[in-house]
Amino acid sequence: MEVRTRFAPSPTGYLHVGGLRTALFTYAIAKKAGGKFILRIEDTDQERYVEGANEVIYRTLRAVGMDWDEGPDVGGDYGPYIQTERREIYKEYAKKLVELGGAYYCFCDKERLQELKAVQEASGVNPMYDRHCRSLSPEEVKEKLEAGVPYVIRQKIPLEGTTTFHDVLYGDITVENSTLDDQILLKTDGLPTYNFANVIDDHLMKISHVVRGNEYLASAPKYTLLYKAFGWEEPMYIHVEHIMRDKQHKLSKRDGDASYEDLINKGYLSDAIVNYIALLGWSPKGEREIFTLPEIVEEFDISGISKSPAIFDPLKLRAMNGEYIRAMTPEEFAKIAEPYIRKTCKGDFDILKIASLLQPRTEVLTEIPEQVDFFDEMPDYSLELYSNKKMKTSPETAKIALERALPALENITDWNFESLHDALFNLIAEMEVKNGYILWPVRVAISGKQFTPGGALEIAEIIGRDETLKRMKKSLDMLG
RNA sequence: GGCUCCGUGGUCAAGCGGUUAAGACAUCGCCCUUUCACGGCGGUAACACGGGUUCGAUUCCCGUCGGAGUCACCA
Repeated sequence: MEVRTRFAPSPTGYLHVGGLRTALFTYAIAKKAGGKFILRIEDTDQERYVEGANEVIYRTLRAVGMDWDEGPDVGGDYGPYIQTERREIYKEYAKKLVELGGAYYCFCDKERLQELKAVQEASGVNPMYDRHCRSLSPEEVKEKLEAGVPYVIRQKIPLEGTTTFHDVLYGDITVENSTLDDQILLKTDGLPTYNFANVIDDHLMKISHVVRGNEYLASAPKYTLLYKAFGWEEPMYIHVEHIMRDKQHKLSKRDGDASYEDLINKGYLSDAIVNYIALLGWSPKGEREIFTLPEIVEEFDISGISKSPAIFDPLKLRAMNGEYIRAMTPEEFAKIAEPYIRKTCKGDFDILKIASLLQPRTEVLTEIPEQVDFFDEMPDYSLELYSNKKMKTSPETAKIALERALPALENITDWNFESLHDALFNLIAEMEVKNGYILWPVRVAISGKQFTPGGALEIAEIIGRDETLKRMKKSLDMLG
């Protein structure tokens, strides 16, 4: 049988990393087996409709490279792939289910339901529908229907016995039918609830593996009952645990790094994000942990999916992002770094050179602007920067060093790294001092910063002869 | 609270009855070094607890504790 999996997000306006990870596992399972990956939009909740939300989903999935074989915008043999466009299908199957004895019409209004719930909660019972309409005679139903009384269709759960379903990760899970609610399948507005739509769609779309969040584990038995009532074969279930912010809280929108786009805005690379979340709740066979999407697919195995929640660790993502950055060619990196460099560095500098200094020191792109903010103009700085215990330098020794370094640099005619290196290292040899004795003060004198990407030579090369000498003189003035 | 699930270092995690209990991030130390990084080497650090089963439990079973999910005309 062909493997067909589906990612079925509801359009909320952004794609949560948990959802993205579910999509990733779903995609990997299909592609590993040479099957089809289907995108379906679950928009049956009209109140939550968000303008442009579908596009966010398309955009994100395409950005990470998870192309779908069937879906709203690409079509397919089992469409439509947007649930609100399938309303007639659900209605038809809901009626069929009533005929099959697996569901019934319910005319209870929301007021009655609310009261019922209040009473049940007050008496400490689990709130459940009291099956008020379950025993309505066909005549009564017909009468109300003809009178135009609003209705819903509810699932008729067996009163006794147990229901067992199988999850690839969790094995068999059995529950007492008495704990299951006669849930609503078709709402008053004629649209199905998720609980109904997912079953109908997964069956009609011939989905072989259902991958979804753990929040559906508790209602899975009810879906099993639905499949049974229709006489349909169930798909394989794979329920995946949540991604957490900490031990007790799910990663939520509030955290500011819960969605793919948040992460991109924070300076993370798409590939690194995908790689990282793949490893959150899934582990490959070997010890490698850097994988491109196709490599994840190749390595993917359902047995590697974890059954317990995973805490999202921004630090680990950072580290992995840094690894991706370092793995890029200098040209690639310069290209993505340039916009960030340009935020604080407008001058006419060799961007490729600056980028090459940045590349081994950058973990997230957003930390670039702060690193290069001294190229255009030297910041004010404290003379204390000249004091360095390890270098054995102080403002006093810096003055001596700079007084000697200045003429050495002034003598350079062809200003480049080599000539700079020769000039300063000859001086060091001549003075019989440690490298840092000269190099540290020079770096401070021309950068005004405690930490810089690159040392004295690299910076001097980039800012050029005039600017270097100008800054040296200014710093010498400061040192009195 | 009922039901269901989960429980290996700070974090992600390997492990599927016998291991010196991997690896990565973080952390600490050393080396490299003109700062910071990068890179290299090394250290600290874990089987929640209590009963079984077994010659032997991190691994299997039960209980306790801890955590999560769910109990909507949301998905």
